[in-house]
Amino acid sequence: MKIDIPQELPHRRENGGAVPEHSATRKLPDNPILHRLRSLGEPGTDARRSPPRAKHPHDESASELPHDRRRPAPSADPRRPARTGGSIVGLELRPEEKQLLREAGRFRVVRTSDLRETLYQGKARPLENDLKYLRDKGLIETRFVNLRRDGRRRTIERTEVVTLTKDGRRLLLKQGDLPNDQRVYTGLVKPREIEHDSQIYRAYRKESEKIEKKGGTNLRVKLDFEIKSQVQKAIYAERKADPKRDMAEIKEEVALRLDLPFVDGKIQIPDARIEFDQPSGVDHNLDDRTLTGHEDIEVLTAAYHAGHLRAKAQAGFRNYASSSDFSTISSKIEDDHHMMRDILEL
DNA sequence: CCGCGACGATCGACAGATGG
DNA sequence: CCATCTGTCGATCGTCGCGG
Repeated sequence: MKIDIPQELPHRRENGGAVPEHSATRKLPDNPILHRLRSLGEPGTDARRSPPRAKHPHDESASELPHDRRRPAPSADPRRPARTGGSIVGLELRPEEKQLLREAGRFRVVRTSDLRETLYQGKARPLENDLKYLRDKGLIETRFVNLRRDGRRRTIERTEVVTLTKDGRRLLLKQGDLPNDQRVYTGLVKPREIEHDSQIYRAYRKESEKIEKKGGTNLRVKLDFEIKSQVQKAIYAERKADPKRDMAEIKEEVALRLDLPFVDGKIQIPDARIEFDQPSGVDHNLDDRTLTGHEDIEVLTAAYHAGHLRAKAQAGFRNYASSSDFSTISSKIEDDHHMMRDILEL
């Protein structure tokens, strides 16, 4: 088994740098409500409908800010975005507000309490003001979710999370300040995993700090959604090219190509991958072709099985766990603590 | 052109089995 | 007897092709 890097596969360009086909995507499961309705058995509502105009994000960015800097009047119903066909481009946002949109879009779901610490120096009032403003403009949605009671019976805690709306994504793409290969997500998906997903942002903050300390710049983040997408696409392409080829072999090669761990016959997909530019001469997971490095992060929860944990450990991810799950996880791997000596606390 | 279904893959939840 | 581990199932994500 060896591993020579498969020579130039056409795809390598995609992850190398250029933008994946649709940087901002055409298929976001947009509306969580529709999603919910569908799972309730409502026929005819398809959560995967794609916004027709999202195909060429840069076309839209061509439109400059109108001279009219007046903010559009709020819609009558605050919960309903002012769908005044593009008037949103006229909105002028303060740096903090833009940053807030960026974080929500990049991570799909972020806890407002985390934003308060990372963007607002712990001050609740300014954050509340901005949230209200953005919500009134139909750019974001906030909602309270119940946290899974980890251990046994514990009081049920609720936390507020924020997500982007489709209008919010459009504005974000336009007023950019985002790397063009940075995907932006809208709406809440996988309600059961909100707690887990919202922790990814925390892990990212911790890890990005370390990366920047080592000189990494221009950090980008890829969520598991995007990585999974790349994997599926690559596998599909390989199968199509050679239908009789062994699946295991294909998977292994795809894993190698995307630089993802292959453990127990499975491609390990991290919760998120941080990509960054790097000064030459640093060790790290340096990509041979470009001066781009990446670090994969994983958020462990108490629900993980031992075998699962083992796979994650062998994968070489940067593993994080919340303090509440920390003890549970530690006990699970107590026997072979050699396998994961570094779980970082969230 | 758009929506639906086929397929593959992963993860969480649940239940039965196992060990101290 | 209780706590933990393992196996299976369902839900959800993603891809693509087909048909109205």
